[in-house]
Amino acid sequence: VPRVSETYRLKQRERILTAAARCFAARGFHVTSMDDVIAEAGLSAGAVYGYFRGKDELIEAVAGRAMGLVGEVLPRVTRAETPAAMLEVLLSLVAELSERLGFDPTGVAIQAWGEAVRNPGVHAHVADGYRAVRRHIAEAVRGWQADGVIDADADPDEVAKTLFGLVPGYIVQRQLLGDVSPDRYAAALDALTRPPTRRRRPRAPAVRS
Amino acid sequence: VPRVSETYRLKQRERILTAAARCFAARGFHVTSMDDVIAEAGLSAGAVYGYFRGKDELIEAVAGRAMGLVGEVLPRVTRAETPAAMLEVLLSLVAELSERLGFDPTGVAIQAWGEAVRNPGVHAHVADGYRAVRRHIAEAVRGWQADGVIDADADPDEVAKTLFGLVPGYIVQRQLLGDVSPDRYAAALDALTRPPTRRRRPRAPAVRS
Amino acid sequence: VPRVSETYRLKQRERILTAAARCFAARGFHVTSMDDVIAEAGLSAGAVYGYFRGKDELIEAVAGRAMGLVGEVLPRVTRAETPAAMLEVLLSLVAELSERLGFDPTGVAIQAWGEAVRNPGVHAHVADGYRAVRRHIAEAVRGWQADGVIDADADPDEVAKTLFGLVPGYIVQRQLLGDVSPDRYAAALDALTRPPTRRRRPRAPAVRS
Amino acid sequence: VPRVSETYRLKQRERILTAAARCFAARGFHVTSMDDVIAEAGLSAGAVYGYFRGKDELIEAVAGRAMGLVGEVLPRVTRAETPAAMLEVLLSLVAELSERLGFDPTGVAIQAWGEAVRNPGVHAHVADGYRAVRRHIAEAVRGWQADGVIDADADPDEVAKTLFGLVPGYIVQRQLLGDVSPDRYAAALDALTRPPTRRRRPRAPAVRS
DNA sequence: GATGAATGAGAATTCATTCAT
DNA sequence: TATGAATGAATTCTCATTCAT
Repeated sequence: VPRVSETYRLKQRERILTAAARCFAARGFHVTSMDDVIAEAGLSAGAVYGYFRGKDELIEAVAGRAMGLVGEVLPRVTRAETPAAMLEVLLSLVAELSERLGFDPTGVAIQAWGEAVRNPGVHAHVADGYRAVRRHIAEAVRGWQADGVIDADADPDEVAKTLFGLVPGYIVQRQLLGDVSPDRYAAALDALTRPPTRRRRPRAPAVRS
Repeated sequence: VPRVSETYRLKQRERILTAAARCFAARGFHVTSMDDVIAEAGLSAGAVYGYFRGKDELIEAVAGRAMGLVGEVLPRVTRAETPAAMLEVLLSLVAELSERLGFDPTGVAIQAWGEAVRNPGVHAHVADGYRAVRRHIAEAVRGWQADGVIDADADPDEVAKTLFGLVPGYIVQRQLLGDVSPDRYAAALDALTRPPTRRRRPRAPAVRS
Repeated sequence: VPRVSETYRLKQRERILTAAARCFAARGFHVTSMDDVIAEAGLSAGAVYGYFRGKDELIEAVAGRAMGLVGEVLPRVTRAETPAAMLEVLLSLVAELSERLGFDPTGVAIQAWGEAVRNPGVHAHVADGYRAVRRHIAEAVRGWQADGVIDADADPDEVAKTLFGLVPGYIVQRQLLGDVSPDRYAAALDALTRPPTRRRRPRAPAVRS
Repeated sequence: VPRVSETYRLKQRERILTAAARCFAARGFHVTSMDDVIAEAGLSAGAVYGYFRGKDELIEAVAGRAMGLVGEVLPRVTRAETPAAMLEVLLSLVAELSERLGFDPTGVAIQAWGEAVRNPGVHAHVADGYRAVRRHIAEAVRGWQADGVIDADADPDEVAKTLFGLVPGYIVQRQLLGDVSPDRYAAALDALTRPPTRRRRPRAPAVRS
């Protein structure tokens, strides 16, 4: 007969997960000590171990949580007119998530990539999540091909890989260089995919000068 | 008075660096123990500490080495006709490096991203290296704008960020999903940037204009 | 003002004690956790602590219980014709107890010996219990000396120590080798104490005299 | 190329083993902390772990060492005229060992019995050791049967079990009651096995009174 | 009385680093 | 220079015990 409601346990679990995610995003999985997580969660060691078997389980849960968000967000990313528009929606949603969650999922993601190389549990979460996103993008690509926006001869799966590839690139630049924004990043993709407007004046020194 | 030749010291240093890079790429900086590196190098603890002050210095040196390679390779990446061609050259050169070095620099890179978040030394290496690449790409973008291949109104630095962003995306997919290749990845970019051919419903070339 | 009957409390206490004894016999006092006992008793932590101050008290109570049984059994061990007969009765009664109790008192005893070395409470239970048994045996020895079954010159207390010493030896062999039985063990003592029959070379009855 | 001689490593190992045995005999395997052993050995944690994988390995090694001594001592226990003489030699040799070793093997033994119940490694050491001793005693029993000292109809293996059983009984009484000595314990066995001398005066009230 | 989540001190173990040889 | 035994601080995890419900 549980004296504490199931929702209470879930809230506590969430509290620990969020605390861990914040620590992991800031310092990485292995530099973060359990004491760091425990302090961030404002609990005792024993309490944390009452919800997670150990650090490994916590790492996997945090990675799974960050990846699981992709699945939540994905349905809202459909029906964009162009690849650039879709990219902007995707990147904006991630930024929006960050506030709702209390931690930066891109900070977790960048750590999870390194961890996935050697941790099968984390690898599964990341690989499954990213494959789902790529499938979703491939579907959109097929739509664009039908619309004549993209060359119908191209392999939609390969195009999806390349388009998807822009996302980790955005995350890396955001985390390490800090000089990217969803709209400018997407606008540049738009510029790349759009045929140039002023074809007559070749070698014009650019707009600014 | 050095007892052994300077070239011997350099060779030993290189040996340790390569051993460390292999370990770091396989298991990450913090899961790899100094004993792992020592065993991989086939030396003793004392010997390794005769060449590097400690693990931190080793991490920074390995990150610096992996990033320094970018600088070596960059001069050979100019003069490409299209963004897609440049991308393929860039990705192929990285693959080529791997064999020459004895370790996979993309494996080091994916770990370095996570480490750069909290390690200023590693951050400096990565940030400097990537800024250099982006500058290089921006230069090419300006060339393509002058050639009329890319819209002259676009900000070349932003376009460079987006183009560069494809590289981490390639690395992530290569390391975690293993289903990408430089030529197909570049071909997909080509398909995206090229105006669609032979389609019945040839739609307006783009949304704007 | 007790809310529940005293008999209920005693029954609960017994339940916990038996659960603890089972755990202690199987895993030892210190490898057994309170959670093990709690689970075996089918109660909650708080409930167990409502009956015992803590683990130490539980250990002492279990040791005391196992030793107290000796006292219960002892009166039934008198009046045997020979040492061997008495030994068989003693060992058989212990085996009988096991079923009545729900746990193996010899399993507890073997753990209690090790614990008694450093735990004064347990030491007192074991020492008192064993001294009582030895006194009882010494009494029987005096009877056998009076009957002429045992040399009257022997110190009955010393003979009692040696006879009693067979009991731990039986327990050790039963627990660790499993190839002893009360009747065969006692029969062998009988063979040792009985003068050899029908042998051609009947040798002097003993070295001395 | 080991810089330290193999004998040095063996001496260090012995040092740790003896320190551990002393701690284990005094407090038991599980109440003794690794810090206790480390302090007793006068080394650092890391040093101890350089010789033993962990506490379990140390426990097993100590148990194995204490049991292995039996094998060393056994050859010197043969050729006794009577069971009592053999018992005295056996118990005296154990006492002698204690000084040579720097720890009390009976103190380790009493702990090992409890541990053997749940630790297969320890169980193997104890079971093998004790079976060897019993085989040795059984051999002597066969000799005594041939000499006509013991009834030839008795099963020598069973007699060996009973005779061997006196040893744990001696250890328990020595450790917990402290009022036994090898010669008196053996003399009492002699009194039991010897036919009483003064048969004429049955029911004499005993020697003292 | 009963429950079980929370506490936190303590235990085992690891690992970067040093230093005598 | 090279070796590898030793160091000891830091880390992960457990578990006896408490207490609000």
